Amino acid sequence: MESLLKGLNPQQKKAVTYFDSPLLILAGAGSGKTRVITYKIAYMIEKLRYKPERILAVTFTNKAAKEMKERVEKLVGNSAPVLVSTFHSFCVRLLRTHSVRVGYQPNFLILDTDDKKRLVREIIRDMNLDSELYNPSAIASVISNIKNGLYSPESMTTYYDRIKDIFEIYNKRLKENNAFDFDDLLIYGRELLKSEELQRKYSDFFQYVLIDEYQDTNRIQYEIARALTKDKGNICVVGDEDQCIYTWRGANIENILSFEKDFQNAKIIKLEKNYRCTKVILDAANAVIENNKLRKGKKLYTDNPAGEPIRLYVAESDVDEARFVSKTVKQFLKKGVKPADIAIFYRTNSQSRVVEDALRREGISYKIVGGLKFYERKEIKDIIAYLRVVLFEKDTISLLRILNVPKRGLGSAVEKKLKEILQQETSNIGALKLLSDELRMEKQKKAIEDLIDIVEEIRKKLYNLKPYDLIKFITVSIGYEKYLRKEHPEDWESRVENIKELGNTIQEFSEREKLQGEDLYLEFLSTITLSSDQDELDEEDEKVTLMTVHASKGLEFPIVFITGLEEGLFPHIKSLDTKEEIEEERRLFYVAITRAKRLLSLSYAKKRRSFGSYKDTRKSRFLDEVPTHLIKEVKRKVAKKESERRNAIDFEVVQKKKPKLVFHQKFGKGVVKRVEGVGESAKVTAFFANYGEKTIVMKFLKVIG
DNA sequence: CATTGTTCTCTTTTT
DNA sequence: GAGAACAATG
Repeated sequence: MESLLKGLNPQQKKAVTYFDSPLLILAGAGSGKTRVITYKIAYMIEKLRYKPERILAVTFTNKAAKEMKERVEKLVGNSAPVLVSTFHSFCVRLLRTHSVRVGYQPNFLILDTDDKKRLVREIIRDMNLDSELYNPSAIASVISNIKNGLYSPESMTTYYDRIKDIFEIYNKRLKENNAFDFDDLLIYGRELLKSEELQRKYSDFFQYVLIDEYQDTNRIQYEIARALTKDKGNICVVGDEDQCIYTWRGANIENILSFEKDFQNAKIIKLEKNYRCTKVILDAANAVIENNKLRKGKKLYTDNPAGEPIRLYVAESDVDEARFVSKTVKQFLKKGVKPADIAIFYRTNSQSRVVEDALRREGISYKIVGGLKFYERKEIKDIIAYLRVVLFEKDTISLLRILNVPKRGLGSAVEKKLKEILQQETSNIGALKLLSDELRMEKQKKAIEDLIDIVEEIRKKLYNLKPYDLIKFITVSIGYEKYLRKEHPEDWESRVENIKELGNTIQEFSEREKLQGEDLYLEFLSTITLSSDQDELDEEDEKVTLMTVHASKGLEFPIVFITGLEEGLFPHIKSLDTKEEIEEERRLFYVAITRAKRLLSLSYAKKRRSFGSYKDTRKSRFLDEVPTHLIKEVKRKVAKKESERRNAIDFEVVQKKKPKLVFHQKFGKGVVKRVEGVGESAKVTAFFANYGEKTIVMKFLKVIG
């Protein structure tokens, strides 16, 4: 342990070994935060002899949780079953044991975004509301915001006069389905901890609580953390207000700004030394974030070398931009860079498509983090809906989903009838039976009876078929492949593959967790609705990574491309209204920049396809915030021969953007003659009107032209 | 009454 | 360029 501490700087060491009072670690980007957290856990186990299972570490994503767990295990050996989880999965655990206290059966169901939207759409339709105004996605997010305490239903009635009714019906429907949505997990989790008995039980149990990405916790999460450590001060939170990018989800920057007030005798330790980025990259990041007003204000520094200048490419179109990225990636790969060392970022998921096409054309293999998640694909959700109908007697959302999928001649009329029945009869199978009694057309009656048979067959086979075979059985018995061939002639094969993959995944999960039958599927379903990354299982590292900027938080890559730096895209059009929103976009850009260790490439396209048509764009205001002397512009090589033009589009660094005018405290305005090196330590020779030619380090100059 | 074909809208970020 | 609402067909 002592030797471990040797590798840390004084602040880091202090952060690891401090246990006297609640601790806030303000950890700048790349300041060795993860290292500090893992060492701190190791320190507790080895030095303070805390029981690993009584240490709770909360992270933001399941992926981060998994990584942290692995890193801790690497330090102290496999014998460290530290409880690492997200707030959401922690609450699921709590609720599995105590849900009855808040009026839910323990085998509850968790709705994902898609289920939620379907349910909302249904309610809006049932209420005969104007679907133009009452758009399900918008309403779904309003519901979320209300639940997170961002505002009350009443305050929304100016826009949506029926929102309160929708909200109430929605909650009622969840309850009837014995289901929680994501927000409910936290709300009811906190509710449980309000009971003094449980609060005491859990706060006694946990010897220490660690919370990562504290800047992105919301009020409810804060209250949960507080309940778990009440009066004991055994808490450490780690965050960086400059990286708060989830306020739209209720993340409350206040949590971090007022930590000292909330926790008595709180200690604050700042980590401001960056070990990740080159000077050039860090200079750019600092310059960008300085434009934000709402911050505590800290400035990162680094001992790393200046490194290469930031590259900028101005593309003719989104396709051209993607081609630039893929060609440049290919050049790097040729030079021996590992694919896993390269990442491509974008603001919105929809941007991935063009990039993917370009990468495929170059034969570069890639993986996408996030995006259309595996478990959100239609074919997967269809098959899972059958499983859910079997497992959750009251899951009417899934029941309605499978009613006519695949098509079995049961349309909207039957659906309506079924909904009526469901008002009385809460069990899925019961409702189906009543429905078949009511129907008069033989064909439909038969269809319902077949469906009932299938569901019951699946139930019987839950235990005696292996998971893979059960999925296969579902697929075959409902004739799903035939349905896919017909509905998706283009890509039915890959969809079939996905279903097989699902079978394999459950199979593996079953073997790993040593579960089977109902327990297995219950556990599996709640795990996948909470897991964001589909590639948890395939650890193929020989791939370039594509992801949104949001998904990149907490990660680092030697080479990073940030694409689509255009007004209305990054910053996003929906975040231009208020100063706060723009600052959040800027933090997002800051996060993106600071992921890069060695080389950063920025780009934007002069026109971009957004629906079917091209739209002209303007470059992002954020680009102007990156000091020009840190940037080198890349242009397309003009091919001389016709054959070259057709096949080999190449890109080269042609023009170096030099500062032309600088300002110095004492000398005033100066005209630049020469620049040597890059970044803060670059030497600039300039001519000053009253002082003549001087050579000055960039650090003391301000670029003004 | 269900299915098929057609027009129209919509896209931020995620547990 | 997808998915849902709407209209025409079987």
